Amino acid sequence: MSVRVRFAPSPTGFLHVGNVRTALFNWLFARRHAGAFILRIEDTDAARSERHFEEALCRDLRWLGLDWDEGVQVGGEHGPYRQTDRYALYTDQATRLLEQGAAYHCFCPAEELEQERQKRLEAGLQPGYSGKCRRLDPTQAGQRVESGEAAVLRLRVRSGKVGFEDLVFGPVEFDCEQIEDFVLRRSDGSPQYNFAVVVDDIGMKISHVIRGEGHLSNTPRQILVYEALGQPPPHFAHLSTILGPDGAKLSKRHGATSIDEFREAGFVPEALINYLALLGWSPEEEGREILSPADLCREFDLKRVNRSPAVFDPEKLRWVNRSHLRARSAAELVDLVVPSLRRRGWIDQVTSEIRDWLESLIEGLRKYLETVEDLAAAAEVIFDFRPERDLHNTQVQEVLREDHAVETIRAFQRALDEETALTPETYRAAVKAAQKATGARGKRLYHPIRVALTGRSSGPELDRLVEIVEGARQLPLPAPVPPVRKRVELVLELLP
RNA sequence: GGCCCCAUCGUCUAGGGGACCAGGACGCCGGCCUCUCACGCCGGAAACACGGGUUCGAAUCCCGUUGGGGCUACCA
Repeated sequence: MSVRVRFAPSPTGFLHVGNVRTALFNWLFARRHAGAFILRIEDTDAARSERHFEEALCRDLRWLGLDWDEGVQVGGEHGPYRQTDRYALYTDQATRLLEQGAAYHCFCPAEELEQERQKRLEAGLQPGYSGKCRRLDPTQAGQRVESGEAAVLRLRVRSGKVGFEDLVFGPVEFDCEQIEDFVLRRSDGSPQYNFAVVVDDIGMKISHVIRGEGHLSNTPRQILVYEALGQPPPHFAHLSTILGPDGAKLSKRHGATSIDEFREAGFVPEALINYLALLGWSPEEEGREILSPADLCREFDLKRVNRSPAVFDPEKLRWVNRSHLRARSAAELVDLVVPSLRRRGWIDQVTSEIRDWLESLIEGLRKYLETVEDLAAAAEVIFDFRPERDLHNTQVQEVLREDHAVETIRAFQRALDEETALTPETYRAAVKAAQKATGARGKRLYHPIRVALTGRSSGPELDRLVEIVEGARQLPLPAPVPPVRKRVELVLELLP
């Protein structure tokens, strides 16, 4: 039997970490078994569903590299793939169940049922539906519906047990006594979730339903629908919940959880995928943590999925991101960082000279970084030279208070005087001259020079820094990057 | 309330009767490297929720307790 899985989000918000993990495991399972990954939109909740969320969902999934073989935006032979476009299908099946007597009309008003529910709950009784309309004569019920009376369609739930073998949780069994005659179709004609899902999964020939653990208790209901429809249920695999640091289900109040936020914060898709895969799954080879999407597709196995809920750890995500960032070439990193640099107003047009220069800049900065945004922020040392602001920093002040610190900078400046463009050689010669003049060496030599060049007490290696700064001389940047001599001059002006 | 699920370092996890006084990773702490912050390298602290069984032997199997989560909707 061929593997067909689906990811079926509701377009009621942006794609978030929990959903992506579900999408990812479906996708990995499909890729691993050369099956099909289907994207279905569950938009039967008219009040909360919005089309722009659907588009954002698709965009984010694509950005992550989770491509789908059938579904919204790509089509396929088992469509339509949006539930609101499938109402005729639900009606057909509902009619069938009604005719077979597997389902019946219920005329009880929602408010009345709700009151009843509350009363039972307060009395410590089971809150289910009483089954009041269950014994109504079908012909009479039909006439009432015919005459325009509002009615929902309920499934006539059988007695006995419903069991299934969950691919993650193992054997699970429910007693039908616990399941009321639930609604299949609302009085406005729209399908209820448990019904629509089953009709769709049958229609789309889904072989494995892989979804959040929250649906574990819905599964027996759905199996009952399969039975009523005379279809064999698919395999089920439920995935544990992702929690926030406080142990509650991960949500917005825990900070960034939506994919677009992570993208903007400078995370790369392969890192997000990698980290999320490790949340609840582990590769067979112990200790391997950095895995490419291709590795994951090759190795993913539902048997190795953990049952217990996992806490989302942004710190570890950052570490994973750094590892993947390192694997990207400088040229790729340029593409990633350019938007951030633009946003900061540091660059504008990217000519081929600027590209080359950015590559060298990134080489100098890359090992500091966990995210693309960090990379952009680190470039501040180059683009945003403001000694009048930075010299007040305590650590910088400490450097300047050292004996001969200012003298060293002066000597360094004098050694630069006659030069036009600084090369690595002339730079080193200037450093040497400063050393000779004041006798400072090591820390006491390089720290003041660093301050003179950046206004700061920390940053990239000085050799590289000089090369980057001097390399910017002729570039058409929105604001000029002051060359070494200019920097030293400005710093000295501010010193006593 | 009823039903279902879960429980190994702070966090993600390995483990599924003897290989475990529990291994790896993130984070944390210390050291080395070094002009600085990082990176890198080396080292360290840190866990089987609790109580009963079963067994020669339990992190591992069973029962209970506690704690967390889910379902019990004309939400998905």
